[in-house]
Amino acid sequence: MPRPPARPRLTILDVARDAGVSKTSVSRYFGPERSLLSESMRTRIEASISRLGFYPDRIASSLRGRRTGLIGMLVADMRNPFTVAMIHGAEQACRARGYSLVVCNTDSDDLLEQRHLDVLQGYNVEGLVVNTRGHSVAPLVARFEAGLPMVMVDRHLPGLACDMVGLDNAQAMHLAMTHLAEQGYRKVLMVTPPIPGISSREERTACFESEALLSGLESELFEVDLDNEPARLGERLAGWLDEAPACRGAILTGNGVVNLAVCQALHQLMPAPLERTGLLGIDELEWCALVGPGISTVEQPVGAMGEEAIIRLLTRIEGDAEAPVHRTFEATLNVRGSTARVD
Amino acid sequence: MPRPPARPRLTILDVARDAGVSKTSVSRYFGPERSLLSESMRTRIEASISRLGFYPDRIASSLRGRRTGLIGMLVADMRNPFTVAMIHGAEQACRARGYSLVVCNTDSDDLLEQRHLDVLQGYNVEGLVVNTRGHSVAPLVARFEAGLPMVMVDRHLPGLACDMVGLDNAQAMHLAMTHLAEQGYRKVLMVTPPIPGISSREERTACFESEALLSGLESELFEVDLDNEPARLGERLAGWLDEAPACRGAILTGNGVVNLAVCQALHQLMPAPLERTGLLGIDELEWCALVGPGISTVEQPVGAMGEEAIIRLLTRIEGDAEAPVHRTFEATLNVRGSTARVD
DNA sequence: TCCATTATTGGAACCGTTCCCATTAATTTT
DNA sequence: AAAATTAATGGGAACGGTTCCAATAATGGA
Repeated sequence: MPRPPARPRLTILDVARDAGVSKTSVSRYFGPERSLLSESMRTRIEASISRLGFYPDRIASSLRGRRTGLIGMLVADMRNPFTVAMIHGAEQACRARGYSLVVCNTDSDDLLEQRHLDVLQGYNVEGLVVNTRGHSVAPLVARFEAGLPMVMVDRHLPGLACDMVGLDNAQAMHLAMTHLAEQGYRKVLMVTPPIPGISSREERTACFESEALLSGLESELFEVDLDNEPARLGERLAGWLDEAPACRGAILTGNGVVNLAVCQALHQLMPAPLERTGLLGIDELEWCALVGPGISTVEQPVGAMGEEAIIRLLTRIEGDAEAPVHRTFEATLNVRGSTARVD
Repeated sequence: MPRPPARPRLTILDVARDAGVSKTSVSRYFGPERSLLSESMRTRIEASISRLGFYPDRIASSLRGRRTGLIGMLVADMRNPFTVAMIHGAEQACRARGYSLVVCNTDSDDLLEQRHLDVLQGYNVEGLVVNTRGHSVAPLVARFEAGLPMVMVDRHLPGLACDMVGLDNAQAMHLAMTHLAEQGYRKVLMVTPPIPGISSREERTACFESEALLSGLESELFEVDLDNEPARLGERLAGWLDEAPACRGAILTGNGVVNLAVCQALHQLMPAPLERTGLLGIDELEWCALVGPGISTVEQPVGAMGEEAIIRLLTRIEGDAEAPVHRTFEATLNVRGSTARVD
């Protein structure tokens, strides 16, 4: 970053001079000590401020004042609609409370995550919302233990003993599997992104197995890394389309991204794949109702989760030092044609 | 924002003492004067930094140093996939050049836009990417004329004489309309979000009319405000589904958001609406291939546009004072079943 | 009327860095 | 060998605010 722009800045001192008061008084005009100012002083300062068009420099004020009003958010994949909705909820919650949200997208890259973390630290964020791969937790843990308040969303990272906001995965999977059983399906193929290290996926797949047992469903787990071996999904699904009708099979997708990938792969294999297999997606996406007979989904209250993450975080920032809280939200079911009754 | 957290910060002075050098030298260790340091000094400082776990305070450094490394982005609707892709492109471009992007979502609210603008100013962003409704341009113009570099994306705002990055709307509409004509359609209904004040929509609708004339297509424009009168769309489309087959009609949607709304409305009206009307959407969305026979789209190179916006902006920040540049990108056509040949 | 409070106001140090300038050591030039 | 550069380094002001504390004015009680 080369050459500086050299734009002269209007300072609190300019306002003070213009209003004929001390800079302390102008400082008080903003900030919590405002009530100390007399009526006349307040109007004088007010007038100068609007005449000059002054606005305070939050960066300078945070130096001595210690508060930046900045919340950092580290997300693994900004193009995931789930993440976007989460960001949106978090941003609204921040704004309503006078904070600003700085979002950093790691694109699931550990090195990038580290760099972003440094950047956010450098800007003295007051807290951090974390939603990453958790491949390299050590730097996060270090920051957390050094006193930086954090909240994890969707998943918790091993060794990071902070608050967490996520889905009640057991309830969600129960909802999904009982629905499939009720509709007459006999076998379920769960397609999930790579599981290791991501707690929400671990929980979902674990519950998948146990719920299958409870509901008397045959189960099969298919873990696929869409980034590195995109072809495998199509291959597996080609086989599945053959076996599914015979065994009354349904596919359960582990999140919105896989759900899309599965839809695309199925679509590529044959014209109307959902006549041969059931499909139930985790995460509600705006287009799910439009595809084929409509895709049934298990929906997370994402916006509310983003907001709750911020609420938790701000509570910590204000100094609450209770034991870490894990707050889960309930999923709801959207029944559509892709899980029509079979027999 | 109440009580401060009172976490003691490690400063450049601590490092200096630990390494037995002056704080100036430590300061030089980061920053452009690094080459002045001798080899031995560099290693000594390096050692202290990693021993103490020090990282510099960018906020403090921006105070005297004038550079925050922050770029602000003001967007109207963060949940619009077009916007998300744009943000993603911009963020990557920023990161690659050592800047950080702070995104503010206005939810198309003028008051909120004003507040966000104040916030961004307060953080001393070095430049601003603007993609808003343009309902209240005055504050933006004021900031721009006060010397804050800006770049508009997708649309240009009246009175704001800054760079602009957007789609070549004439080319895009030409592509769309000639395709529809070639496929045998006779009448096109263009559905667009509210036009006034948004240049890209004005251009698209104007070109729509002129291209219709050129291609010998009958044209009709339908402007709908989805937020405030969501029912009107369904009503109009119900009528359209009746007339379309007779007049070989196709719908052209003005952007991705309307495209979704149109799909939803059509879907609600009858099982296979795309057998009765053609449909061509502006903006490529990941699900377009999956709905019905596949929805044809006119695609914008969104990521590239976001990146270009940042490149333009940084050029201005470095001091380039040329006349404002308008840079447009070419659209491409994705042909799918929704614009199959009719006769 | 005098002293103790209370309500306002201002002065100056401080926050963590950068940057200007002075200083010292090393190297060249004459 | 003395003078002039050049290369490294450090000291302290400055950046634009906040905050502690002292100072002054106004109020109230005895």
